[in-house]
Amino acid sequence: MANLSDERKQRQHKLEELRNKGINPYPQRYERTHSPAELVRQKDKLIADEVKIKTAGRIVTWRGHGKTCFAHLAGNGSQIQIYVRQDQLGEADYQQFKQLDIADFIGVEGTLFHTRTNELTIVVEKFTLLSKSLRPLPEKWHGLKDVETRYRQRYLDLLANPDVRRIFLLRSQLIQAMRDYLNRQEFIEVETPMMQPLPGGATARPFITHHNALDMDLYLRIAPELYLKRLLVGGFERVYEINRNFRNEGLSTEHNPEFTMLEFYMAYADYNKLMDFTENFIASLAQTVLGKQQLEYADKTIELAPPWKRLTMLAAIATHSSIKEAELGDLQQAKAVAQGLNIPLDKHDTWGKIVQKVFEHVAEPKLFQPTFIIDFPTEVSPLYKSKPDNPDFVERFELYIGGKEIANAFSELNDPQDQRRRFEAQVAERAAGDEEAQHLDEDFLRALEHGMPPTAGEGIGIDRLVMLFTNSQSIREVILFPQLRGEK
RNA sequence: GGGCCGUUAGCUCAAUUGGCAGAGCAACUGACUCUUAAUCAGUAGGUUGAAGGUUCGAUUCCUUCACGGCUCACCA
Repeated sequence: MANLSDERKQRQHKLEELRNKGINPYPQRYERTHSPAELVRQKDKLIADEVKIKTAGRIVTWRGHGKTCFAHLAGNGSQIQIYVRQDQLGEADYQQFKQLDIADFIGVEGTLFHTRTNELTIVVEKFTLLSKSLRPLPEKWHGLKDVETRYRQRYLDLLANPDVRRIFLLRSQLIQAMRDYLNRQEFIEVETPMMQPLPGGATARPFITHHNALDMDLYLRIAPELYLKRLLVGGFERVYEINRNFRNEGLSTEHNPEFTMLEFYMAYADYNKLMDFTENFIASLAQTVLGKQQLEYADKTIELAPPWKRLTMLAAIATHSSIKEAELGDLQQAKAVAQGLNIPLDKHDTWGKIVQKVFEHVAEPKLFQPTFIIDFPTEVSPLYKSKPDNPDFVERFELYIGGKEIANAFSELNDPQDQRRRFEAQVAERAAGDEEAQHLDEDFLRALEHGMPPTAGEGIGIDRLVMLFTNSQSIREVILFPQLRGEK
């Protein structure tokens, strides 16, 4: 990547010449009177009053005509044309100006006018080099398309592709809208450990690191869940955290090893209340960020206006396949169904796990319109409350939009004795060979024994939500620096 | 990890059946005082991802490797 192109040598030579002339190619600061965007917004008054303005930006286009030159300065997503004339600058300064390159940053002073073709333009009276660039920008017309370069050198992608810039602006606005919405509902934002002595709150393989001074292994968190619940014990009734989780799993168009999750907890609520909350929340986010409650995704329209469909997991299987609920009555039956669908099973798969696999195989990809899948097998949900009328299922929903799992929520288990039994079952599964079974967290049990109010909790995958909101088909398009294999 | 596809100038892309590796933009030199994909004339730019192999001759065919994309498995 770091090959010395001729152009780079030429620019380095120019840099030496500037230094030899006593010109600092990287000065400290430049006082602008206006950004390029402000010039556009305030142009009428600035032209009428013939205001002397100072602005700055990166040179992105260049059209020389002998003793005059047009160029565009870009900054923060806006551009302004500049018009440089030898009779304005004087011959020496004009010759100096002609030594500039596309990609250099300059500051300019002058006044605004409209060209013959009615483009807002600065007549430059003075210019100042603010930062010399040693490498060329991607080509102006075709832009930067190479996916690998786009991800590895995202700064070039952001400069060359306006749509990419828009995705990350929208991502920022979406997260801001989330905070605004939750704060209005009297949630408080908290931060809990990213490095945990036990990786809890989800089933996934963790990253392991080591603290030297404490001489102890720590895990990058796979979820903040168990810490947020401790805060419910501590008296906060509504908390949320927006932050990274880390899972040591495979990569795909929907999975990055580090990903951003909104996780929030609401005391005195159950999962039914959270479904109402969630459909209003996400529809409101769309209204705020996109100005409408419909998403265009993968050439289809997703309707976000509530209410959304609610289906039990078994009903979803029955709806999207020819498998009847009765055919999944026990472990043997479920195994037979899964084998009939060529779904690979592990030896230690429980009935609940198999039902979940069948669901993911036959129903999940078809859940394009927003759908809450409710009532998960207790065996795959060790941290959540059982249904009062059927202990085989827990009060849990997963939200599917556009065929993707977007959210996961529960009525949280707050019975410390039940929680201890569930942890012990997980420990037994781990002993039986399931690496992803959860650890017994004695400190968390102690907290529960102090008493946690009835609480509902939910996690929303922000990257996937941004994918939906920006019609992106890969999670790498919504993460600024997605994980890639090391460059050689 | 498996399968399929890709990697050619700074960028975007060509290259016939295996027969001299090209174009546009960017760059360099020159001309040009309202251009905007400026224009005109000229110049330079390549270990065709890497290493092997087949062949008189390989961007092209074969093998291995690297990186990327899609997909399957695992997961959210």
